Amino acid sequence: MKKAAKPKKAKEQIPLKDKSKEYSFFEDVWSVARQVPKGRVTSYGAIANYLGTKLSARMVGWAMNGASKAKPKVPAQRVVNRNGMLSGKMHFETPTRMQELLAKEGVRVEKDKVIDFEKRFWDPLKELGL
DNA sequence: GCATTGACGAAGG
DNA sequence: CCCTTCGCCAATG
Repeated sequence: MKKAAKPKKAKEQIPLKDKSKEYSFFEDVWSVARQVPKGRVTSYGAIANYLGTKLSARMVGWAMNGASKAKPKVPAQRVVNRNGMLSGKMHFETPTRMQELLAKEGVRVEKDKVIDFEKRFWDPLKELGL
């Protein structure tokens, strides 16, 4: 959309050549995502908040984009937006893959939205507590 | 090197 | 309740 000029400032330049060494931020996101209990879901903002970058929930989503190439599989299907909508389903192998995986774990999904999202919600900050 | 986009979120109308 | 705008940071063109 619009947005004015945005000077780029990379705080951490990491060579993407070696896939063995992924971005630490990515690893953190994946790590948290993998800790999400089966049958539960969390949000990008929750993970971002846990990592201390709650204002950058988008970066979490970006990190998930790299989850596809993560070695240990990342249950990205358990990560949805704050509305409980499967916004990232289109990034899976198939648009229906995400919902299928969730349904398989006992998470009811209807119209790309998680039913009883608040109940299914799993906050790393609260659960992992720190 | 600037402009645009994005698997988001909160606030405002 | 729905839609628009702004903010944030990184990646891509």
